[in-house]
Amino acid sequence: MRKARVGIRDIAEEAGVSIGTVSKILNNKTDGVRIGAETRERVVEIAERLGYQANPLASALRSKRTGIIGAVNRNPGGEFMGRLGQQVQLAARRRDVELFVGIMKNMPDSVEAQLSILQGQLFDGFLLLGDLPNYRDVARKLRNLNKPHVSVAAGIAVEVPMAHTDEALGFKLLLDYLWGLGHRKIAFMGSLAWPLVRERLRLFKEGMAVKGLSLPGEYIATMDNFPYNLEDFAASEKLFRSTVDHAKALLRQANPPTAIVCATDGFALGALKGAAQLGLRVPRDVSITGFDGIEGGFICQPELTTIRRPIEKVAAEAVDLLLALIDSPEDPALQRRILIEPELIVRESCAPVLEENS
Amino acid sequence: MRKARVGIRDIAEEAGVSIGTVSKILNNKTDGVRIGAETRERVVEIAERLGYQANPLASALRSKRTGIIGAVNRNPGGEFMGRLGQQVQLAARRRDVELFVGIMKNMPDSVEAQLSILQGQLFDGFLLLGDLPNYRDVARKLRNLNKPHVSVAAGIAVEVPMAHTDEALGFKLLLDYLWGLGHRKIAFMGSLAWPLVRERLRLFKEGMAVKGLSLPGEYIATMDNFPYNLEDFAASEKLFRSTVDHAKALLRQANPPTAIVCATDGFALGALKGAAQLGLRVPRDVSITGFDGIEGGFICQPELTTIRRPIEKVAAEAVDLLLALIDSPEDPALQRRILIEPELIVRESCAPVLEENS
DNA sequence: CTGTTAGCGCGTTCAT
DNA sequence: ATGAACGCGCTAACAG
Repeated sequence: MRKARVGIRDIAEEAGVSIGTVSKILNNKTDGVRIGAETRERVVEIAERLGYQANPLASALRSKRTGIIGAVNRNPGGEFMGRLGQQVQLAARRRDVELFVGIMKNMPDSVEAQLSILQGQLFDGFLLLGDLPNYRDVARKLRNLNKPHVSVAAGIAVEVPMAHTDEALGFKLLLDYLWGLGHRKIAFMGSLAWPLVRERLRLFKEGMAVKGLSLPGEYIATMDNFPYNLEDFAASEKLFRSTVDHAKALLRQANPPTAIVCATDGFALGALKGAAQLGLRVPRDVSITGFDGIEGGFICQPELTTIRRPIEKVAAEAVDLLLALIDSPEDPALQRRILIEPELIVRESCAPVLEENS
Repeated sequence: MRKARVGIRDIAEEAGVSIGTVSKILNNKTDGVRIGAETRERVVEIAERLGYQANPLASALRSKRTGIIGAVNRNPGGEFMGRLGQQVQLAARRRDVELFVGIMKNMPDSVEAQLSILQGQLFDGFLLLGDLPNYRDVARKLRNLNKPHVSVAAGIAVEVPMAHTDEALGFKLLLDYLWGLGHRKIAFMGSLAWPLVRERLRLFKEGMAVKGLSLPGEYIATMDNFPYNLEDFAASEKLFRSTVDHAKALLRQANPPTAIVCATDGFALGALKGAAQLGLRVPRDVSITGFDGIEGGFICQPELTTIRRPIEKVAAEAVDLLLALIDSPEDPALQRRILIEPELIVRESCAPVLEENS
């Protein structure tokens, strides 16, 4: 027979005060009322001695606050998205708030069913991690529930509030670098099934236009018939193999590009292998760039020159913003768009263009 | 002015029945009492029409059940652990239960502070993902709270209940394969800071002994002065670089091994690069094996021959077991150890040993 | 400064 | 077969 959980009234009785007083003390209520220092100490001491643990369910039911924030991750198993999830958790922990991440399928089965995660009163607010295909439904739902949310690393197209990398700057950094290396024939590769990639393609095109570089259709390789989501290694492998093939097709053209800008590091890794399979040497024969800054970028050979998204900063800003929103949901100043500067990481996959290829 | 959330009493009023009846109907209570079919239908219809959503906080407070399970992940950003987290979420979703994953730091700051995740009554049970350094404290705590837990992919050393890969079988598969290729001089590499790696080293030694192969100390490369946890890319990169160096040291010996069995795919990726930096060709000059079956294994060149842990199966079994435990916490039959068979994936990193090296 | 009261929204006895 | 009343454990408002 186990002893029942010790509750607020046990400690009230033990201390000879009322439960209301105990509640105030344990919650550090300082507004309006004040508690005698010695009473406070005694209560705190007794609470510790009895091993009191507030029942968060009961507190939340009453106060409409759980003190927990939720995050929705479409693809927690992906290298980038996995790290992003980890970083928001670490950021939350540094602020002493609990953060749990749930998964959201992105296949368009009943949107309602997908939203069950959000339904409960379990979370005070949400972080929406990465591209969510049904982003608008989710955002609307959350607004109806009066639960604030912040989109994180989800492209510029989402509404405020959001925290993201300044990807336009990223492409500028990248194209300036390639330009300086002498590259003029630059291709792009990625799957347009990702909204983020669509946006990056747009940014890439804009960057090319600014430099006055032409971009023939044969220099844009997209693989769009792949599921938006990779639920396991097998799906992931299929996409990778396809990426390799697309890279090869790109490089086997009569007038091949001297550089391939890949929409993500993942695609760049495929391009690296594709080039190798054709007997091409990177970066001597072709330069390849990534985008994101995942670990795969320094594991591969040659190591990848890429744009790193500073996810620690993005995550920290997003958590701070959400916390502020939970406190002041109506503050218009918080409806903002946070853009963090990315960083060019020069490693081994780019080189000056050779005379014979130019 | 927003309409208040629709509650159980709104629908009772609308249907002209009492809230008790509504509760029974919506919870499909069939024990003892029965409800008239037409009453039931009417109530259900009204509930749907009004868009009724039970307040999970209130239900849970009363019933002591949230219907949600929690998972604790030490390293959700790692490639393997990230996928594991994803797989348990998918498995839970298939069973229509919500699963949220929280992070647990593994540095020995106050154990109590780390356990806050577990404190609440928010979860009906827990999945403990991977090696937790303070596993015993966590398990004990959960037992005191009467919350069942299942350890997942955490090594054979943890107590029941647990679900894991049969790693002894994995090493047998691996060593049989290498033996068949003619390898007799086999080295091991990994960081003993991971409990899992310590166990794998033991398994490796046993497997070598069974084959009557000698294992000189110079054939065991360990890097133990690295943090148990990798919180970001930078830490991860440091460990990777160190792995590369250790592999090179291993291969530069006077009498180098013909094969290196790496404790995880991550170490094998480092070995691959180390060999390449020495001008060695894999698998011609040295064979390298991994363990886990992460995506990095087919992205690298040459692709990695490895033992795949079938995490989908491990995850599904773990979720089923936990769900059963939540229903029957005292059932001794559920205090079990589930071992799933791993699979040898032959790719490109192993070859028959050359005469000149044997 | 502290105690009392009234719920939060639901599930579950009982009694009918 | 259904309804009334109570309580889960706590916080908030107000009274003292």
